[in-house]
Parts: sequence; structure tokens; C-alpha cells
Amino acid sequence: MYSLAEENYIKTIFHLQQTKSGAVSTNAIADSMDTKASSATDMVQKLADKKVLSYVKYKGAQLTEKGKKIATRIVRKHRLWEVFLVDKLGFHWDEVHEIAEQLEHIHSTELIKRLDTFLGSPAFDPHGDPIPDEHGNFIKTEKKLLSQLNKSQSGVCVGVKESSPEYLQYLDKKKISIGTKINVLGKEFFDGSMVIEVGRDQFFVSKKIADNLYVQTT
Amino acid sequence: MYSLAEENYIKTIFHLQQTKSGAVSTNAIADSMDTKASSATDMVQKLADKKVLSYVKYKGAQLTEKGKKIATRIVRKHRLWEVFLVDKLGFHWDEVHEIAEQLEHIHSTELIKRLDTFLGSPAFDPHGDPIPDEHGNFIKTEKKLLSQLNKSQSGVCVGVKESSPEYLQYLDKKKISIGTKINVLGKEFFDGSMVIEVGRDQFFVSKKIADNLYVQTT
DNA sequence: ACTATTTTTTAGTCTAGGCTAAAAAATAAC
DNA sequence: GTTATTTTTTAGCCTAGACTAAAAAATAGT
Repeated sequence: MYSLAEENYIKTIFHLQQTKSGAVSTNAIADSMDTKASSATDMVQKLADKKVLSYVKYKGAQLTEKGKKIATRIVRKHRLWEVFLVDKLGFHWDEVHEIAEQLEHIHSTELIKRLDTFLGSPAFDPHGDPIPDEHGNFIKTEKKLLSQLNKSQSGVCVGVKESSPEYLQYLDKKKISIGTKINVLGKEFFDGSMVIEVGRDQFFVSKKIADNLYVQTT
Repeated sequence: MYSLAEENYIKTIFHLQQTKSGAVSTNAIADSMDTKASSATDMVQKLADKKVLSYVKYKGAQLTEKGKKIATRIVRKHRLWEVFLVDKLGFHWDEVHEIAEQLEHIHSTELIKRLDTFLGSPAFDPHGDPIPDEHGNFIKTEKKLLSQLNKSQSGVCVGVKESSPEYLQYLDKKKISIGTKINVLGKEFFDGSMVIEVGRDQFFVSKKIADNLYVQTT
């Protein structure tokens, strides 16, 4: 059994490994956990003793298979609970992260098995992120900003970068929500603006709009 | 916000106050928490500083109104989660305590509000214990052993004392489960055996049977 | 009422996880 | 290839919460 602090470190390292490949530095860990590098070093050394990760001084840490298994179990719990909060309790998808952050540390394999069944074994969470199965396998998807797509590419909306009420209301008005398919019909290289297709509607979006919408390309 | 340890102390003191009235001793707290009296003393002093309870050296602790409010909120959460685990996830009522013990510490008033609605604002948990409302008010019920009832008294089954598979199977066979109404038709003072009525059936139960069944009298 | 026993508190220590400041290694700059 | 700078680690300290052993208060036995 791992402590709350240990689980949070493992999860953070896992997420950092997903984006930047190779070993992750203690500074990177500390930054993304809002703590100090010295604390991260201590914990990384402790987790290395427990064979959760491999650690080379001054080089960084890398989760072992054991560590990855622990991490995916936490991610699985986090995302299943998010589905519960949104689908069953009616939370909006941008309100659930903090609560899931707590729920992901509840220890009970039976609970997760039953929760998964209760929710219909969902493959994605409300933000469009894939939910690992009980063996830790999950569909690897690429999450980009809409602004990174080019003409005639398409993606499915999976989230927003900065969620102000104004922006969310704009999306609402344009009928864009999680799961909405978006086709890029044209892109202006001068200012990065685009013409996109949503359902049967076609319209213009500024770079600012496109810079704050995450899409998933399969 | 209170730490996990603080919440557990507050909850324990609350439960001890329910049974034995008056101040509760640090030893009683330590016993029921599987810790040492010195640890309990330390924590009680800390909680007294925070005005959660009043504490007189060598005399014991008593929750203040503030403390009681905190305690009932935790109890409310615990019992709502138990209803969730049994009603929605299909756990058996004697498997849920440990999990609820973890879930009761999740912090989010919105979550509890929504969970309550989702469950249909239940008044009792799967063990027959009353669930406090959002203001901390709850129906006070008396939970006794079946063997404590006398002739022509009646109660509703709310739990078992020691739950062996054999005993649970016996109850099953006799169609006794949580919520079943039991009338005591006769009681033999010599050996404590009884004749009881369950539904339309009337039958004999030994003292041993009656000693392990909790009933609630309203 | 005085001693013996039990209960409760205090004093001092330990571990987990943080932190700051200083030292050491790695990297960058000439 | 030295020196300067940045990154990372070490050393030492702090707090929460637990523990043990000793002291102090309360209770019981005569």
C-alpha cells in the first residue's frame, strides 16, 4: 500500500513521462506538484528503494513496470470517478477534477470493479481522455489544440485550455461540446484564423478561439 | 478544514457520546481507535484549542456545538456513501463499512448534496441507522438486541452482531433481513428462548439466535 | 485517613513529508 | 579548457501524529 503522498508523486511522474519521453527531472516533478525540488528528490529516492522507479542522481527518474501499473490504476480510478460525477451526479465536466483527485485515492479493487460495471465500462472520461482497463492498457490518443490542425484535417473536441464562462458560452452557441466533430475547411496562415465545419454549419473562428480548444485526432 | 486524523477523532468522540452520556475519557477514545491514551490526550488538547470540544484535564472531553456539527456531517457522508454502495453498486450491507470509512473524508459539499439527491434522500443507511439531514438533525432510534425485547414487543431487524456465513444463512432461510418486522409472541425466562412472528410465519428461536440480531424499536 | 491501584497526563523520541540554505554536479559561456 | 551559471542534491530543521516510560492525579481498599 502506498501513502497519499507517494501515490501523488507516482501519478505526476507518470503524466510527465507521457509528454516528454526519457527520465523526468526532480525539478520538473517539483514544479508540477507545487513543491520544492529537495522534497521531490527525497521522495524519488524513497520510491527508487521501493522499486517503483529507477533513479540516477542528477539524471532523473523513470517509472518501472511496477510503477506504471500503480500509476495506471490511479488514473483509471480518477477517470472512472469523473464519469460517475458527470454522468450520474450531473456535474459539469469542468467541475470534477478536484473531487476526482480525492476519490482516486480510495483503496478497494472491488469498488472499482463495481463502479466500472455500474458506469457501463466507459472507454473515455468526460474530458475525452482514455480510461485504462483493469490491466492498465489504454488507447493512446493524441490531444492537440484546434489551432495545430491544418486544412482538411479533423478532430473531436475533447476539452478547453482556459475555461472562462464567456468562452464556454461561445462554444455553447456554436454547438461545440465534448465529442463534437470538427472539420477544418480552411486555414489562413497570416493570422491563424480558420473556417471550420461543425455538424452542418460552417463558420469562421479566430486564432484565439482555436488556441483554446483541445481536439483529438485518432 | 480538518485533517484525516482530526476528523476520525471527532467522529469517534461523537459516537462515544451517543452511548455513554457525559464527558468521554481519553482512554475510551484511545481504546475505540486502537491507539494509545497519550496520543488521544494530545489530540484532544489540540481539538480543545480549536473549540471543537471542551476538555477538562483528568475529566474527559465533550464536543461543542461546532464539534457536533462537524461530526454529523461526517456521519451523513458515511451513511450516504453506504447507501450508494449497497443500492447502486450492489454490495452486501456487511461489506461496505471500510470503504465508507474512506469515502466519508472526501471534501465537497456539492458532492454530498448531489449524492443525496441521486440516492433519493434516504433517511436510513443499509444497517438501519438514520442519516442526518444537511443541518445535522436526525431521527434518534434505539438499537437493541432481539433478546432484550419482551413478550408482545416488536422491532425491525437492522443488523447482526457477529456475522458468520452460517448465521446469515439461517436468517436467510427464515426470511429475516434488514427491514424485516419481528413480533415477540412469547419469551421463556429460564433459557431466554423466544417464539417470534416473521411475516405470516411463527417459530422458535434460541437465546443464541436472539443475542446476535439487532432490532430497532421506534 | 492513608496507602495501593488505576487512570490520565507529561516529557521525550520517532517517522513521514515538507522546507531553507549550502554544497556539488552538470551545463553554458567564453 | 577554464570559469560562470544553472540544476540537483545534501544537511539540517520543522510539524503532525504516533509511541514509550515516567510522573501526577483520581479512585479504591482497608
